[in-house]
Amino acid sequence: MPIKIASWNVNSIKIRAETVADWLREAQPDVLCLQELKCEDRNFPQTIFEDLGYNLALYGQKTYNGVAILSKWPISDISRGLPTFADDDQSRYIEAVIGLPNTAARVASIYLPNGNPPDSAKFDYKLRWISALRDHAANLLAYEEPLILAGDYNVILSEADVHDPEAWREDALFRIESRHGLRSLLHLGLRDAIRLCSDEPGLYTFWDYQAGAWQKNNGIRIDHLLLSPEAAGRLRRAGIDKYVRGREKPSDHVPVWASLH
DNA sequence: ATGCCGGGCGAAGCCCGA
Repeated sequence: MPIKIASWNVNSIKIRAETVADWLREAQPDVLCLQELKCEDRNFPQTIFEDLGYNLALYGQKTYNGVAILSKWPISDISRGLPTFADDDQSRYIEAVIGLPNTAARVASIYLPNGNPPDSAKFDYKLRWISALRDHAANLLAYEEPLILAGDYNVILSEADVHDPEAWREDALFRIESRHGLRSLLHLGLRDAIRLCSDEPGLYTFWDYQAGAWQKNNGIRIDHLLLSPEAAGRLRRAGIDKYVRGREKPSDHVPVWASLH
């Protein structure tokens, strides 16, 4: 059963609802993980997505953060927040089981903290959050089932994933502590879907609104789909829908997707 | 070049993102 799953930081779902709906009609993913809703659940523009045939699992928040899972297949076992991070007051993690015709896949939508500046409590929060995510991922991997951890990780894994590495060297997204944190998830056995399909440099998912970053292709790759071995074994293709960044009123991130059979 | 854009909140200007 082929399934296409995508992740997209939309930078406000209320502003971006029509943009997201347009892309859903074009790309036809079975599952879309959203981040940075900046919206409480009761204000989520749900009918526009329900009309396109999607079920919704929401974990919103006013002004900041907020994550969701949209699925054409039934959604069950929804859980909100990382169970390994007690008292997190930010909506950054939602997980659910997607019921496919002959199997099921566990999916999470993740909005990992930015962490800048790196000498602040925000960076400490980022590192603690990654550590909690790793602990939870280790627990989920014990189920030995198709698992997709999708989201905005706010971590650049390697120099191939950033246009100007020196400019980002001391940024919280590229600091070695952040990279080690995300690598620790890979060391559990999770695989980066894009890197299973391509080793070419310059594959980016984010371009800053400022300083002509898009026009100069001054981008970074920080949105990732991490797959359990059971999901990675079914991977057929993965890609980044870069063209979306060139449209009117774009998010600064673009969708990243993978198709599994 | 760490606020150049863009969004939220709320009704001007500040907070935040990456």
